[in-house]
Amino acid sequence: MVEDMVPASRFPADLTATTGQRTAAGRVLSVLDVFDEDHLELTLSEIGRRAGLTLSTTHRLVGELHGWGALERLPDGRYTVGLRVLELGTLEPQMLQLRDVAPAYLADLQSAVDANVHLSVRDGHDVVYLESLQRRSGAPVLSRLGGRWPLHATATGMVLLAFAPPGVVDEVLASPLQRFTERTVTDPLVLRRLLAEVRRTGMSELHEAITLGAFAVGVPVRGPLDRPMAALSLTLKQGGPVTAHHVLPALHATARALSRAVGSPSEPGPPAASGSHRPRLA
Amino acid sequence: MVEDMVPASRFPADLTATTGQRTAAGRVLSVLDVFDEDHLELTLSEIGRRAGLTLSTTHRLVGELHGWGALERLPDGRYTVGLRVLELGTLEPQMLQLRDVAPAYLADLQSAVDANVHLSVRDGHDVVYLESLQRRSGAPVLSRLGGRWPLHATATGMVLLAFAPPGVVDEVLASPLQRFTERTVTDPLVLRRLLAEVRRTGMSELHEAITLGAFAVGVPVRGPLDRPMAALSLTLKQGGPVTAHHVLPALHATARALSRAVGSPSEPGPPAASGSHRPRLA
DNA sequence: TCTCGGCCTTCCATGAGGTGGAACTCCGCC
DNA sequence: GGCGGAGTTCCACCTCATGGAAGGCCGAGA
Repeated sequence: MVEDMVPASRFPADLTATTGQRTAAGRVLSVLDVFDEDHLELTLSEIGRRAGLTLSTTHRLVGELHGWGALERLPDGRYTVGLRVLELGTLEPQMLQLRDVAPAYLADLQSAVDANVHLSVRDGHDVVYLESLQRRSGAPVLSRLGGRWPLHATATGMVLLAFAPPGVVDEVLASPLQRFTERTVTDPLVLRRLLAEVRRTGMSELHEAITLGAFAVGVPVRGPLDRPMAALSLTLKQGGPVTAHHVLPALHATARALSRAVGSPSEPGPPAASGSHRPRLA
Repeated sequence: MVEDMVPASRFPADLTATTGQRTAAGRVLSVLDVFDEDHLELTLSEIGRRAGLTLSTTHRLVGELHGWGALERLPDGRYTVGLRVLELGTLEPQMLQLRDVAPAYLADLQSAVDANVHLSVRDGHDVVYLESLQRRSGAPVLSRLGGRWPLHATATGMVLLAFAPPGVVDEVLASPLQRFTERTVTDPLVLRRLLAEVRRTGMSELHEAITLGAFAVGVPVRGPLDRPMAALSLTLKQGGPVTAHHVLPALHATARALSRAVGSPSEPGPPAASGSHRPRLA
């Protein structure tokens, strides 16, 4: 299916050398780079080919990565990403701050409005899902925890872009903007207008930008500095009985609850102990 | 607080050289190793000191890792783990298979019995949480997504150990077994008896093994080969009105539902399309 | 204002150690 | 039995990672 939608590299193409080839560290990273959604399990030779390394080098690097726990070895000898990477990834600070408090709120939201729920942050020119809840009934939406999507094509992305530093907006709008459906907005001028609209209304609304038959509504989640640090969105069936107006109150309420839990000053009174940002112990 | 409970290295101490020192790849990994729950944000110099590298080497390696996205740079110049690592970690196959289907079931379970819910898999001699839901009211329990704990001290760990290859059991019982409370069982002979009990009854029950005032009940989640691939547990207040007997039916039901969703043969009829193991698109 | 210390960055000569070709084994398949 | 592909080990060459040194920056303290 859609192959190239996940950007291969988050940096200008000609800088690929930075990570790809020359250096030893680059070679290590290129081994890790080899794994993606469509290549979850690879043989040693496949890793070597995809990473552009000789077999003996691959053998040694993969051995070290396996020893460390970055790669797992399956019974059939193939390699996959190891749990050690997942473990390390959960140390990502935004993850830590939101992940412990978010699930309960998101579950509430989902049970209130039967829709897909996404919690995302911005990473460079992409949006990354911290949490995504699929609705149990009805049509699922294309997404995945940790999944990476262009900012301009997602409701959360547009919210995060609207409140991002101006430099980021310029960079994103100057770069080639991927089109997913005929309704994906890729015109920089139109996007600028939409972003201003998002800033004015405090919400974003995208129709069939990635998936035909679905539309999404997004709102910001504000952090301790009152700056939008994440975004929350609902994805609903296009043309169905439920419109943005129906879900906006619940969406806003959940976003505010999350903001409060994370310690946003504009949402009065953090609920629990304020010192540590992760709940501990009994 | 408890510092050394997360094992520094998952491999014999004298093999630290494998990852720690000599090789270039080892140096890269040692930089990543520097981050843990108590060291989420570090300066370049701190990274260098903790990794045992000179500043110039650290500078170059951190620069490459940052360029790749493995490390993030905060406004104040310090470094943290980057979202790219989280993204990569979610490719871990067990993660992928369970994470998309699990949340809904776990949320149901949690709303049925107001307790902490954990979904874990075994990684070497440890248990790693794939998913953990904190109960909203009442005493939380010490845990974290991606958190790593000894097998013998957790309910899910005991289930996973009980159904692990005999070699693993021998290794674990031969290694030093960490004690968290006076009720943590660390006697290999007693543990062997308990493991047999777990195999016989299909459930584990641990009382105050890590946290005083809490007990946990665990059951296996079976995968496509009908082999336990994960474990599900509930953590409850010790001495409270709710005992293991009260929650076992719900716990078993959820575990079976998960097994079915993942395609266990003993649970009839997978619910959806069986080909791909991750739900896609609308 | 000047000094000191800590942190970050850049540069470069040296030699440690990463690299990749070759040789070998172990499959499964024709 | 022969063949092709995958994985593993070994080793001589020479790349390229290393770490010392030097310089810039900032904040604290005198």
